[in-house]
Parts: sequence; structure tokens; C-alpha cells
Amino acid sequence: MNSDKYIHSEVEDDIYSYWEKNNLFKPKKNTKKFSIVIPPPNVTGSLHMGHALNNSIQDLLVRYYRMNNYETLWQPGTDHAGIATQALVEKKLEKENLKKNDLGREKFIEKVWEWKNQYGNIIINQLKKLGCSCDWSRNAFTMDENLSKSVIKVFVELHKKKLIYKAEKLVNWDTVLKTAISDLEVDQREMNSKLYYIKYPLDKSKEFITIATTRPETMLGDTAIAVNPKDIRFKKYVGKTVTIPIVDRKIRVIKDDYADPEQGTGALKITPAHDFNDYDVGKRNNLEIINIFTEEGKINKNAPNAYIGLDRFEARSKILQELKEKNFFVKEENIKNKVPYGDRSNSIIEPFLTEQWFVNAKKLSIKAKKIVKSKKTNFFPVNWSKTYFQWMNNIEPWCVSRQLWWGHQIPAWYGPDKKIFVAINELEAKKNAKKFYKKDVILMRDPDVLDTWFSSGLWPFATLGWPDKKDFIKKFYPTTVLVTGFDIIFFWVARMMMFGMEFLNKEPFKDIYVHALVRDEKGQKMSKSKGNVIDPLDLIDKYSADALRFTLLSMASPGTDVKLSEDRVKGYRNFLNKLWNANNFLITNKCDFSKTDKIPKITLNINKWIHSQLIETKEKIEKNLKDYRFDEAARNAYQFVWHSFCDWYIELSKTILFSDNEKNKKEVKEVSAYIFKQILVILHPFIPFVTEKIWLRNKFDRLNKNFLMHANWPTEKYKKDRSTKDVEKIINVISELRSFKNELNVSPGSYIDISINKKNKNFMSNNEITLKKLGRINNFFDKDQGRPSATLVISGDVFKIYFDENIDLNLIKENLVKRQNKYRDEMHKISQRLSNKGFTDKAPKNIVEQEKTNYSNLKNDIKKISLTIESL
RNA sequence: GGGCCGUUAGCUCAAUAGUAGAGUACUGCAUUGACAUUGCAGGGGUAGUUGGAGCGUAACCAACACGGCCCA
Repeated sequence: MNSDKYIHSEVEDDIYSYWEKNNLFKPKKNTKKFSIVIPPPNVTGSLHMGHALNNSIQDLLVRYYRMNNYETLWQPGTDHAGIATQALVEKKLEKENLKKNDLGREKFIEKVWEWKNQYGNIIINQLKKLGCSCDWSRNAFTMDENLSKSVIKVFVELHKKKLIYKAEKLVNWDTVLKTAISDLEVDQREMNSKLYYIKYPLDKSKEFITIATTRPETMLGDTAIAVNPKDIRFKKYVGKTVTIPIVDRKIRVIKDDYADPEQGTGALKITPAHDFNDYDVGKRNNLEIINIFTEEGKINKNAPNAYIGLDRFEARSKILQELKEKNFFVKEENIKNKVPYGDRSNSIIEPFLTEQWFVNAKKLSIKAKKIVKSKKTNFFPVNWSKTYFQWMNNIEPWCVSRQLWWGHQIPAWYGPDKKIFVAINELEAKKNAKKFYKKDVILMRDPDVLDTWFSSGLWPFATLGWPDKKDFIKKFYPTTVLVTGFDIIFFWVARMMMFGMEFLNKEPFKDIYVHALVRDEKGQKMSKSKGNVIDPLDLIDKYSADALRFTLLSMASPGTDVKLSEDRVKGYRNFLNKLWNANNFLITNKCDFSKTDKIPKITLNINKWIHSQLIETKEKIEKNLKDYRFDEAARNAYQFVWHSFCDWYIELSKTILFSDNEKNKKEVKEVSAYIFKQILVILHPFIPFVTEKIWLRNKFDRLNKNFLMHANWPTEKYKKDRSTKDVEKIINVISELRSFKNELNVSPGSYIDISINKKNKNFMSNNEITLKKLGRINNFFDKDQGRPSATLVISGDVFKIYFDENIDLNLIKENLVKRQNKYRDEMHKISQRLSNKGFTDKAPKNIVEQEKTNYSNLKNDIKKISLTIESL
């Protein structure tokens, strides 16, 4: 066995199966509860950096609370990703020369399920690679029977309450996917466009009105020209008629405030069927609404023959050409404007007049806002609540129907006269219809399905068994915390808040922790087109899941994007290796791991010190996790394990381990084993694999009973006593000596003699072995030896150092002068502060006192250094 | 146009107004008994700019500059 390197690839998969085999992810009965529902990844998705960050945080929390005796549930699952999944399966079928429409709805959905059953677990397995300790036995899917049942129930009840309704409205239409999408799924992108100026001839006149438009093809559907009522330039034209060039339809010039005299020419063509603002203008002015597109975005039969069937962009160039030929074209300008793109299809979205189902989000938002305002639900960082409120305050009706097959089919049936019957199933719908028509009629079910976010909105309670099964709801709802990215606050968080409040009358989460985006090391958003995507699985292969987790956690500072660089991951891989080798050291020195259930008796200073450091660290981590400061918590752990334990404690302990004091040796072996076991415990939530591996290797899980995952988080309280001060002083003295040697170009391995002042006699003799070994000191003297020496002042105490080698006196002098100047600068600053009356009068007493002490200490040190310089 | 966030060491970021820190990179040195995925030491900061409140602040307020994001 190669024991001086930690090789994660030989460890992680086995450890994960060990956890699963022992059913360690299931909630273990206890009075305190902790629950998280996973933000369900798309079933089509694969793990990206955002998931890795999101789930590292959740797993950290879940493991931490599990070790703190909470009955802990991490509810996992995936969502059915309506559009994405349907598109993916369609594409796959295309390769087999099959078309969705040839198969028919039922057969197609079968195919989708086939796909889901075959590939739907990919992302789940990737989460396992990351170490996620979800209760997989409860793995949920938004299209599962029980979740579908909640969806239907919610739809029917909202309809009953008139919070869902069907209406004909302009919606965002995706001409590639041929479905409506919600306004949130539209991405407004700034583009270089052209503004075209076009003349519309006035009837019975030789004059024209010139309008400006970026979308000339929509003139096929124009039904008015609007001018601002205050715009004197156009006053004389209001009420007159113009003819639309090419189309030859006559439309009126109307006045409406929407026309902005500053924009374009001030005269605006109005196309109510293809622009949201124009639609409103049309409503206000009773304009005709002429739709000129098919659902594929081609020109329909409402247009002149020459245009019918043309794609919207072909139509644009043809119209421009014809306008030029017929002299209606004035000019074009380059401009930047916002163009709506569908975030799934990446195609330009068309405002399109259709009948769709809408949720009255305004009404639902009332309680959802109130609960955050009353602080029953809290955002971390708190600033995100502003984003939440802002959106809630301006919320629009939510278009929830999609013209797809894959998803929850809307539970609405139509009678022969298009009368709508919404019911939980066909049987109920038929019953209602019979009551209404007084006879049996044939009903047609609404072919559309619901927005995927509609079902995701029920996630925190539907996955817990609502409405049928009550026990998990009772135990785990409201869930403790939601961990999510800010990009889905509107899509998902807001909707869960609305549905949770409406149907359970209770907030779905007590806390909402919002983390940032993971970017590349240059701060750029990772995207396939930029080619800067870092695949978390590659990093896991290369550096281990533990290293990736630790990196992401330590970089998850609130309000800052995570800029990931591979070097950081490498650094934390080294940390794992350090831990591994610290354990090797303990093993080589025969530390006894079998007696670590209780704190061993601690008498030696270094043992007291490392124990107090452990407890202090543990308490810091507790506080930081409570505050969702994962970065700080990770730093606390790293600092303690590497620097306190590995650098100092192990080095200090060597002086005892390599001595022949059997009693002290025994204590050190017991204490280091005990501390190391606690280290595994506090590190486990961050880096579960390596800690588990070591736990098993050291046989801490005697009889398969003491699972690390269920180990108790230490509960000892922190108390610092005198002896820990002694160790701090040892560390200080040794560091100063090393630094001093370095500055004087003395080789660090060389031995020295030192003499000390009386005050330190006890300290020195108590810690003689340690100081001599680590400080490379031959002899202590309590009197000046009258040999050439260099003086070192360490926090007020004078140490004279006698070197074996010949030392350049000038170097020593230089060094002392440098030091003195530094102290003088410092003293100067303090004296300025102290001579300021405002400071001494108004600053807190202890601060003033502290400054005075610092001042006299510095003064003392300077004096001592001066004496030394003179003596040289 | 409305709103949010940021600007601190070469880089990535901390620090609740009381002597500016960490990781990493860099430089020098070390290494025969855990670990070169190592150890020790070192250099490196006019805190974006300007003004204001305050005994005092990188931190509070205001304006500006630059960068990022969200909404319309």
C-alpha cells in the first residue's frame, strides 16, 4: 500500500456504497427536525458547477445537523422539464425517422417515459459522486403519480377560487417550439438592429406620414397610426386616413399618449396583434386586431398573396425591397434595441394572440409577501428579499399552459359549446357536464399541459406526501432551509412561496439561503459557446469530490460570485493529503484509537492547548454555519487542522513522543488520537469521503455501530486557561527565533545558546525540552554570558542569543535599527492618538487603556533595543 | 428609465468602526524518522476618486468613475 499519498480514486466510490449499504441517509428518529428539499435538477440535465455548489452546501448542512442529533431529511428528486425533455426525445426520434405527430400523443409519451427510465438517473448518479447524502428511497419526480395528483388538485382548487382562468391575450410565443411561454422565460437581449423610416400616404392628399419601425413586416397587421395628443406637428392629421403601403388597407390616424414625440418620427404604426404596447393602444382605441403570423412565425392568409407562407424574416426583406421600389422607403438607421429571445429555443419570441390559462399571481402574492415581511421566512443574505419584493410587487398574470405533450395535462374538458368543465378527472367532468346539459355529451379534454414550474412550485409539500400522506408534512414542513441560486428566485422560490401559503397556509421554508453563480477564474459566466465551462466531474476525477466541495464551500462568500480556479481545488486536494498523512503519523506512533470515546485525562500544556483550540474552532464553525457563513466555517476548519494541529501540535508532540517519559508519551498518544477523531467529526460535513475512509481505517466504527455519519458533534465548552498561554508563548518564541536567524543569514538548522531574564526562568525550565528541540537551542543560561551576542526582544522580554557561527555585527545592528524604527513609527501613531483630546474623552475606556499599554510596551522595547545597540 | 451588488496584496477573496488578514502566486532557505500534494522565513497595500458626519473607520452618508446583474 502506498500510504504516504491519499488516492481519492481508490476511495470515494467504495465509501459511497458503504453509506448506502448501511442506510445512513434515512432520517433517524429524534425530537429536533431538520429538512431540506433539493432544488430538483432537470431530468435531462447533467451536473454543472452551479449544481455542485448548490448541493455541496446542502450536503454540508444536512450532514452537520444529522451529526447534531436532528432528525434529518434531505428530500431529493428531479423535475420533468417539459420543453427540454420533449425536444430531446423528439430529436432522438428524428434520428429513427419518427415524428411525434405520426406516433400520436400516447405513443410519444410512452417514448418519453422510456427515455426517462433509461437516462433519468444520470444526474442523480452525479450527485452521488459529489457525496450527496439525500434519502434516495424518497427520490421524487414531478411526473410521479402522487405529485401529479397534487398538481391536479391545486389546479382544480385554484380554478374553483377563480385564481386560474382561461383568457385570450397576447402571450410570448415561441415559433420554434410552437408553444406559449411565460414572461420569465423570455430573455431580453440587446442587439444591433436597424430602424426603418417608412412613408404612409395620406388619403386625398399628396402628403405622407413617416413612421419608424424595427419590424417593417408587421405593417401587414397595422390597424392605426398613433400620434401624441400634445404633438402639434401631427395635430392636423388626427382623424385622417392613411393607406398602408403594399397592403393597401386604410387605417386611421389616432391620438394616444403612448406615442412619444421624441422617439423616431413621433408617429407610430400600431399592430395590436404583434406588440404588447400596441395591444394596449388597440384596446384603448377599439382597433381591429389583425394577426398576420402562423404559429411557426410564417405570414398567414391575412396578408397579400405574395407574402403568404413566407418566414417572418424573409417577409421583412421582401417588404423593404418592395417599399424601396415603390418609393415608400425613407431611410434606415443603426440602433441598439432589446429583442426578446426564448431561453429554451434561442429563437426570437413573437407576441401572439391566443387563448391560454393564467394564474392570478397578484392575488397569490399577497400572503407570500406578508410572510417574508413578517420574517417568518428569511433570506440570506437579507438583500435578496428586496429582489423578491420588487418582483412580487410588479407581478403579472402567469401564463401556465404550454402547447406540449410532455407534462401535466390540464384537467379541463370542453363541452360541445366550448363550455369549460374543470375537474380532478374525466368522470367528475362528465358528471358536471351532465348536470349542466341535462344529458350525456361528448367532452374534449384540453390538450395543453402545465408549465413545469407549476409542478415545481408544489415541490416542498408535494414531495412530502401532500395531500394524502400527513406524517412527513407534519414532521418536516415548513422545511428548515432552501438552498438555491438567485437566478430562480422568481421562477421557483416565489412560486413555492405562493403555493405553500395558499394551500398549507404556512411558509415552505424558514430560511432561504441564496448563493451566487459559479464563474470561471476570470469572472466570466461559464457557457458552452465561450468554451470556458469547467465540468465538476472532471475536477472530481482529478482532485476528488472532497476537494471540489471544500473549494466551493470556502468560496461561497455571501453576495459574491464564486470565481473558480483549478489552483484552489488543487490546494484543497493537498489539504486532504495533509490530513491523510497526519493520520499516518499517528498510526506510526502507535496512537491508541480504541479509547477515544471519552476525553482522556489531560495534564500536559500542549494537550490542553490543542484541546482548547479544537473547542474554539468547533464553536466558530457552529456559529458560522448558523449564520450560513460557509466560507468562514471552512476557513476555521482548514486553519485549525493544518496550522494548529499539523504544524504546531504534531511538531510539539514529537518532543514528547521521542522522549522516554512513558507517562507523558501515553498521554500524548491518547490525546492526539482523541483530537484527531474529533477533527474527523468536524471535517466530515465538508469532506465526507476522506474523513470516512480514515474513520474506517482507524476502526472508529467498532462493530458497525459507531458510524461517522451519525457521530456526535462535540459538545464540550471552550475554556482557556493559563497553560494554553504558555504554549502560545512557546510558539511565539520559536517563530521569533527562526525569523531572527533568517534575517541574520544564520542557517536555520544551526544550534544556539541563549540567556534569559529572570522573569522567564520558570517558563523556560518548564518547557525546556520543547524549546530546545524546536528552537534548536543547546543551553539556557539565566545570566548574561559576556560573549558576543545578539539581542531579541519578544513581547517585552529580552533574549540574548549566542551563535556558534560568526555573525556580522553590522547585520545585527541593521536588524535592530530596522526593528526599532518600526516600533517608533507605531509609537508615533499611538501618541498622536493619545494626545487627541477627542479620543481620550470620547473613545471607550478599554480602548484608551489598551493604547496606553501598547505605548508603554513599545517604549520599553525601544529602550531595550537602544541599550543593545550601544553595547555592540 | 427603475433597482440591486461590487471596487482591499500580482490573482481570488475575508475582516460587525478601535494596530488591514487568508489562500494562492512570487523570492530565499531547509529536509535521514507523517506529508515536496512538505517545512521555515520573507517581500508585497495612498483600501476606485472626491467631499461630508465622527475621537477614530476599508467599513457610515453623499456625489462621481469603473465593473457586474436584475427588471421595464
